[in-house]
Amino acid sequence: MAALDRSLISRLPLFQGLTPDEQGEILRDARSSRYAKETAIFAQEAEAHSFFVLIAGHIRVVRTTPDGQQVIVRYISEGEIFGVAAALGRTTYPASAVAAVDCVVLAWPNALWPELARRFPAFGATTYRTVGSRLQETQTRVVEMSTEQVEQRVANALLRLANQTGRKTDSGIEIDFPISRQDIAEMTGTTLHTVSRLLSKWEEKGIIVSGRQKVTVKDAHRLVVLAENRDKG
Amino acid sequence: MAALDRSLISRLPLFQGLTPDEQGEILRDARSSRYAKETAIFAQEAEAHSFFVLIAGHIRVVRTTPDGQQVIVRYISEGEIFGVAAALGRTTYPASAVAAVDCVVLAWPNALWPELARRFPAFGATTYRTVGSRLQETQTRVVEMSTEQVEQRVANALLRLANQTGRKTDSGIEIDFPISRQDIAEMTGTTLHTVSRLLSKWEEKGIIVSGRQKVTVKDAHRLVVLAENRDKG
DNA sequence: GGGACAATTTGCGCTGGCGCAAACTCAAGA
DNA sequence: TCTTGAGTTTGCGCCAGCGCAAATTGTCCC
Repeated sequence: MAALDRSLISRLPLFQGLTPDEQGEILRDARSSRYAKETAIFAQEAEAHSFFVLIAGHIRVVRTTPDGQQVIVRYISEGEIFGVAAALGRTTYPASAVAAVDCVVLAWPNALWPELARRFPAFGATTYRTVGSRLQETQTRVVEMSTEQVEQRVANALLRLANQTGRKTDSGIEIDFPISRQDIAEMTGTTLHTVSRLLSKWEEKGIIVSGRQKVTVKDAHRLVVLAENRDKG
Repeated sequence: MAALDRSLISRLPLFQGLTPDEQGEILRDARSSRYAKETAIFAQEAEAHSFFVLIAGHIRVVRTTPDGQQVIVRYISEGEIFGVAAALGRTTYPASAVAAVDCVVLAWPNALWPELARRFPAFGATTYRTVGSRLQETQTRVVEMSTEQVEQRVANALLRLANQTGRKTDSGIEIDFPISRQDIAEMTGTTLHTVSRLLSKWEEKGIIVSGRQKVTVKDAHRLVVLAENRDKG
């Protein structure tokens, strides 16, 4: 822990409402680790032993179907808590977590959750607030999958990525971790071919620029229009 | 409260791990009400004032899109807690709840949540366990929407309904509340026409029997096969 | 008992997007 | 510099499932 930047950590939303002393007490029980790009933090169906906070990097949460198809449930950004099976009374992880880039992660043993939640209600409340918004987001995604066309869903996905993990550059908002056409397809329930065709079309129109595992949104406004289009684009 | 059957209520999973005294204390703050078929318990986007337990009946949780399309998020069965916005730090309900049949419901003011959760940890834990399985279910639904064909999704939906709210009759497992083709379509992201065609086909094959707002599963096993079919049925 | 409406069924034509396949293009390592 | 392989692009054909429309059936209410 000593090696990590305490001031950075104490600024995380997760620790808001806690005194520096309390923060220290919570952090004392954490173990920090590094995960190289494309390695797993935990695997779907595995016995849940810990919960985590992402200190640096980006994490992909993935569900794999019995026949091997993958669906990206969400991306985790810096500062977010994840793998909170314990807080929700689960004994296994419902999905896998994979480092999208090299990552630094704090981990607490699940056994500590009840005590931490009891002694630091603000800590528990923040976690449950996060869970609440994830439940809502996931429901929104079901609604999108049910009612929107592929083009709208891909536009929405890019907008979300740009908002959550976008980095402003002089040519637009760049998604600041490597993301392939295949990844975008797995987020939106389509195929890499269809994503590729859409991105090509949008690039022609000047709405985005994209390269290998890279997308930059140049004209978010027109992307919003595409995402909202009731029927034909 | 006096009018309600206490022994029935104390058998609910939600109250497990609590002494009769504690149960009484929690119930003292509840208000019970009836909702006629097709009336709303709460509306999407409305200020969240209470959380609820369904004592009798069946409730449909629905999200409506800006352009008026509806998606059924889930059905609530007897004994389940719902509308728990408070426990998740939300101030509005993310969806509407509508009585699918005449219902009896207990309601607690949201303001009581923090105290109840603090004084009766088992109560809070059970609630969060429920939230956890709902998050997982919802994710499963995203995966299904992303990877399965309509036929498999409808088969899965019927199986789930049969398991959760099925009533055994001599002709099979009957879903014990009125459910239309349109409802099934809104649960599976398709149209009532397609649902109707599928049900007709399955009825011909003797897998189900169905009528107006009524479905009875006769051969769950063959339905499972349909639900699992990797590609063509 | 009969009218009126809501739910369901079914036919038909169309198309969004998938599956397959092949070509192309970077980026990194040898 | 050259090789290699992963990521991407693009053409082509097809079909699951939607949209529209019309007929039919069951239910509730008067």
